Parts: sequence; structure tokens; C-alpha cells
Amino acid sequence: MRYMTSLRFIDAVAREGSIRKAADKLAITSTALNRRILAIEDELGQPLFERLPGGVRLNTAGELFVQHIRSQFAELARVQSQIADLSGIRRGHVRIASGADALRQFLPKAVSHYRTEHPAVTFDLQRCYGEDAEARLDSLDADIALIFEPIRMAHVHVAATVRQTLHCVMPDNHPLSQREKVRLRDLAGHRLCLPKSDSGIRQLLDTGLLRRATDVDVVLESDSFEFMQNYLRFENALGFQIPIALNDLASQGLVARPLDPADVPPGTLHLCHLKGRVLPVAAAKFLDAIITSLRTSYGGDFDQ
Amino acid sequence: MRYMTSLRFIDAVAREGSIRKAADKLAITSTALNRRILAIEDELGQPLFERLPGGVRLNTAGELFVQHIRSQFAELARVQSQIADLSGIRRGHVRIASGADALRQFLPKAVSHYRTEHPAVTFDLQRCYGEDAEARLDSLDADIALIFEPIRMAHVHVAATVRQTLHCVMPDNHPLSQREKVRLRDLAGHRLCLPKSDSGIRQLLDTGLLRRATDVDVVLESDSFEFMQNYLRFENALGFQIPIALNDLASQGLVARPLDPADVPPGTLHLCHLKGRVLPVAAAKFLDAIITSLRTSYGGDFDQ
DNA sequence: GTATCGCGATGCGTTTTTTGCATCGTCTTT
DNA sequence: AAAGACGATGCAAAAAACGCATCGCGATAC
Repeated sequence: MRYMTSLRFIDAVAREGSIRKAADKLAITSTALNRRILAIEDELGQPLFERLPGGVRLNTAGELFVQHIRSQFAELARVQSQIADLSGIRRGHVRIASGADALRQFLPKAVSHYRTEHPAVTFDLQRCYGEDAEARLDSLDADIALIFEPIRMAHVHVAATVRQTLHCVMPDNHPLSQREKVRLRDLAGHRLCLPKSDSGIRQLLDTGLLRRATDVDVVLESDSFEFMQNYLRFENALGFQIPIALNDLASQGLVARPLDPADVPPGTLHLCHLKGRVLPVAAAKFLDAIITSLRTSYGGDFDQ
Repeated sequence: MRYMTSLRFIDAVAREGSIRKAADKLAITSTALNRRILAIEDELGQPLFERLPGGVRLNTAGELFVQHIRSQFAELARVQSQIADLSGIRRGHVRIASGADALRQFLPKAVSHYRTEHPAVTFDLQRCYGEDAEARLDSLDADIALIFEPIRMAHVHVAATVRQTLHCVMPDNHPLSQREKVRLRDLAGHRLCLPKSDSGIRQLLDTGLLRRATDVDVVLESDSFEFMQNYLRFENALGFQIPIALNDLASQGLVARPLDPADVPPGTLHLCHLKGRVLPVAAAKFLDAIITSLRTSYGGDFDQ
């Protein structure tokens, strides 16, 4: 929308922290951009940015205004999708912030299934950890977030949750594969591959391991599930995942065994959006779709 | 705000129902206005107006979009007042839709008192009846409404209520002035001045009079309290008001006597704003101020 | 301690956008 | 059938936005 150009520009400057850098990204000259900002500040009667030697930074008024700008963008998008919905186009765009867990199997399936029914809806999948995901909801860079443990911010609304028991992933010839459940003390003496400490899985594991002071042999840390999964066979090591991230392990000669809930309590996958926000039609419908899908897949562990 | 020009224009066209008429009001030519609208419709990908032989009318998409536009105006105003508040200016503008009742004594006092403390806050007082007042909240033409009976719309939020017993106003030498309370049957044979049927007072009276089938002599109807009040002495007639509208009657040789609640139940004065809306700072503070004032004046009959 | 670099602000000529005028086609009203 | 009012459009003038060159200022590097 053309009339929002100045607002988009201000948002860009706020994000870049520099008029010249933002101007580069926006493909205009810094003078034009500078003058637009001065004009808005003039109309508003107050500056929005502090001028620092190395660039600019939002002042308090600017923070308020940029927040307003972003909510306007989101609102416009919502109204547009509502209008598009009127004429039966069902056009739309859905932006999802998710941990790597759900991005493996669940979201690809869910998105493709949704797109067969609504081909004009496009998607944006952002891989990030919990805190960052919440920040993206907050800055309206994402409509929906799938966060595995924990929720920190007060202003996200949790639309649904799924309890997920941590599983230990291992080569099918690993000695622990004989057991139905894996206890934490069983891990002693085995090689472990852990997710990075940003991950919700890691945080759950850490508290469990710390409490029991189990002596473990961590051979590597990675934030790539794929890497870890492919690596396990070489070292005959143990990895950890939650059910939603488990793909076809058998074909890779791997098996998954649940960790005893007495040692590591089940974590919760949160399906969230920003509190108080009216989601665009497309996002709201997709949210409904994945809620339904989660309910059918994880009935007992599902909460709404 | 300059960047909102096109939006303001669309809002104006929607209100006027004609591009040419709106152009006149906006002091531009119809061609310029027409082209702005075509441009927006083009960007949106869909028309917002139906073209009728006598002008234009919003279509469904247009209704949605205009609603969006108005909420943007309101939001911007709120953010601006918030920003102004930061620098301690306490600038602001409060738009109040009220029946004539509260406009007589209560609001003049309340506004002037508030303005002594916040001289940079300006006010807009709109006299209107209940239904219209609610519509103005809805179209964001008013921030706060004081409505005496009844509330019709679902999407107004009632911040506080005050029960108001109907009073009968009469010259101090009128025979009914001897009584402590006035019953409806006492009115028989006396000349009555009634508010117009839009008024909440009139509606309460009507139901009471209808139920008792009292034979009354209505000599005039008016929507002007002032006229009625000044008229009573000439005809030795009876008028009706609620406490909040009563001013210094004694100096005019008038007295007020309550109607027996058994005949006419007390009405309720509603202090409202649009549900779900975040009021601008100035409006929110003024609302607080009058709520406090009403509580102290009508403690027992006050509800929050 | 000086030179350099990167930043935002500003004057000026150019380009793009917006506006106003005249006019067209259409529909309602008289 | 004629007149009036409406929205749409071609074209020239006015206004706004833009890009270039340049200034002043503060931080950093040597």
C-alpha cells in the first residue's frame, strides 16, 4: 500500500539503526529517507529518533510510534485478507515462527496439506528458539509461533498445547534399545549428542541431569537435528527428540525410546499468537487446521 | 498526518455518498479525489464503492476498509496523545456524546474543572440521543458517551452507571409542590410538558403512563430542557427531569419532586465507551475524573 | 593530537506525482 | 426529449519527492 511508504521507511530505519543503511535496503538515497523522517517528526511535533554519532536510535516516542506502525501493518493485512475472502479468493500469507522440532515433519505436512486446499495462500517459515519466536510475534513479524518450552512473555496467547515426552534416539543395535523406557541413570557411560542450550529439549534434559548429577559423556552439541540424527550411527551415540520431530527412524536404522517421565517430565509444545491480536483470515484458518491436526495426532496429550 | 490524506478522503466520500460533494468539503476538485480513490481501489485490487447514478456507496469491502480507516485514526490519536503525555504536555482532545441531561450542569462543571488542571486538553461536546450516541462511539466520532436509558448495542462498554429517579418540576406555588412524592395519578388534570420521544425520560414516562392509562394533558413537547424550564411558570405546567439535569431551580421559582418509584422505575445513566477500544490518554483520564465525581455525588446510586 | 571515516542535515536542479480544467458518456428527472 | 448531476479520462500546470553535492559533527585510528 502506497500510502504507508513513510511508515515502512520509519520501520526500516528503526530496524537498521541507521538512515543510510536503511536507505540502501530500501533502494533510495539517504537524503530522501532522511527528509521523510524529518517530515514525519515535524508533523508529529516531536523527534522519534535520537541522533547518535553512529546512526539513530528510537527514543520513547519512537518506540510507541513504531509499535503503532507495526500494528497498522498487521491490521491492514488482516483487513486485506478479509476483503480477499469476500470475493472467494482466499488469498493470504501466513508467517510462522517455530523451533526446529516442528519444522522437520509436522509443519511441512501441515503446510502442504493446507496449500492443496488453499493454493493462493503463501507461507513464511522462520526457524528460531522460543524467546526469539515470542519477540517475532511481538514485533508482528510472525503471526503464529510453535514453541517447545517455556513461555516467557506475558503477552502471547497460547491457543493450544501438546505434551511431548522426551525420547532417546539411538541406533537399533544400541544396548539401550532393548528397554521400553530409558532412565537417566542408564545414560551413564554412553556417548550423548545434545541440542544446544537454547533448545527446550536441552533445558529439560539439563534440569534432569543436574538433579541426578549423572555423569554423562557429551560428545557433541548441535542445533541441527538432521546432523545429529545422521551422526548417531557413526559414534553409536544417543540423541534426544520429541515425538513431533521424529521422522522415519527405522529406514535409518534408528529407534526412539521414551525417557522415563519420573526422570524428565514431559515438555509442552505451545501453539501461540500475540495476545489481543486479531489474526488475518489465512493465519487464523491455518491455526485452526493445525490445532485439529494436533488434536487427532496427540489426542490425550492435547489441550486447548 | 499527511500520509493519511487518502484515507481521510475515502472516509469523507463514504460519509457524503458522493465524490463531488466530498470534494467540495475537502476543498479539492472532484477529479483529484476521484483519482485518489481509483488509485487505492487499484492497489487494493478491488473496488470499495459501488457507482450509482446519484453518487457512490460503499460495498462490503468498502465497509470493512472504512471501518479499518476509522480505527486507524483513533489509534493514531491515541498514540499521539500518549506521546504528548511523555513530554508532560498533557495535550489531548476528548469527544463526548451526551444527552441533553448531562450537558446542562454536570458536564459543564466537569469539563471546566478538568480543564483547570489540564488546560491543553480540548473538548468536543455532541448533543444527541442514545442510539445516535452509540453510533458515534461505533464510528469513532466520539470517545465517551453519557446515555440515559437504554443501551441497545452490544459493543459498547459501560464503565459506570448512576440510577436516576425521575423528578417532576413545577412552579413553587403549584398544588403538587406540597407533596413529598408525586404519583402518576396525581398528574391527571394538570398540564404537562414532555421531552420528545427520543428521550430516555420520555420513554420511562410513557411506559408508566401507558400502564396506568392515566389521562394526561400534554400541552407541549420539546427537546429543549431550557425552553421547557422557562415555560413552566407561564402555564403553571409540570415538566420532568432527572437529578443530573437539575440546576438551580429555586432562583427561577421552581421546585422538583421525585416521582414515586412504584409508578415510574428509576432510570439509569450509562457512562460508556466502545468495547475493546483503548481510549486516548486524555479521554481515559477525563472518564476517570467524571466517574469519581459521579461516585461522590450519587454514591448510593452509583455502580461501577 | 591530528587525520580520517561515517553519520545525519541541507541547498539546488531534476524527475515524478498530484492537481485542475475541459470534456465525455451515462442515468435520472422534468 | 431536454436538462442536470454523476463518475471517468486526456492533457497541461503546479506541487511534491528525489538525487547529487556538500556541510558540520563526533568517534575512531594511527
